[in-house]
Amino acid sequence: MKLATWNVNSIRQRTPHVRAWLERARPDVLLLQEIKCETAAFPAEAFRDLGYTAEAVGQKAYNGVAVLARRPFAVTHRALPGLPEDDAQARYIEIETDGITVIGLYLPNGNSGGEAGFAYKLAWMDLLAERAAALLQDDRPLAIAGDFNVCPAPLDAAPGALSPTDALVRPETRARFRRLLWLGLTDAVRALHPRAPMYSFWDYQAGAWPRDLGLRIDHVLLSPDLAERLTAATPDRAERGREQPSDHVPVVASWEAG
DNA sequence: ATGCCGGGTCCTACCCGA
Repeated sequence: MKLATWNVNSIRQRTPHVRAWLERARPDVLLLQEIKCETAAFPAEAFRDLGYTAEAVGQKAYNGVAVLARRPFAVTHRALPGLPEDDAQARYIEIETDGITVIGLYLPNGNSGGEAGFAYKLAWMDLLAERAAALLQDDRPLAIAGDFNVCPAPLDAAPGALSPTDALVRPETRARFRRLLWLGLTDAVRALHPRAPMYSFWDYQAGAWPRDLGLRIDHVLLSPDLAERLTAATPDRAERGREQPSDHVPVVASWEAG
């Protein structure tokens, strides 16, 4: 099983990049974030000839997530369970495929909207932990992947790339990410690469890419049964060097069949 | 230096990202 997650920063701008990457990498499942289009406008047909079917959860202009998969899958949730019914932010999709539950998410950044915006991020993370705990009660393997907007530890942010008060590194944010790990989930990239930065994002500004001032904020978390079979987990840095790239690169995790 | 770039949209100056 090869699972990938990629914040594409507008699927309409990045459809050729995604197509080319799918042809090269051939993941079984690709989770997309920041599609920045409404659900009905997602260009599902652009990936069909490559063997992928698509489901999107979108909204106008902001956020938006999607799943591309080569095998049949069923969408089980189109919003994070526990959020208010009137929360219209498109940040969550949950599917079942091949006996595995897969969550694709775009976690709130938490830097806009002042303390209320940060509180929304923390509340979202609390609900995610509740959902993860509930799913881990089942025997079904679980993968949670996406743009978490969290640098879990100092190694995950280039020195000077962020203020210590940034929502991506604040202690309250990191504590909630650790809670996910303490539930029994494994951070796939960090598990296989304990010492290297393994950035997944470089800002468009200030020469962040040529200076390698990156962040590791896109993650794949695996339940114990999947983590035991993990064979590879890495960001695909080459994507950041292409023409008109997203500011994020795909993060890919592979494990052996159970 | 919260602007530098690059998406988006009430079409064009402004919001948002991280």
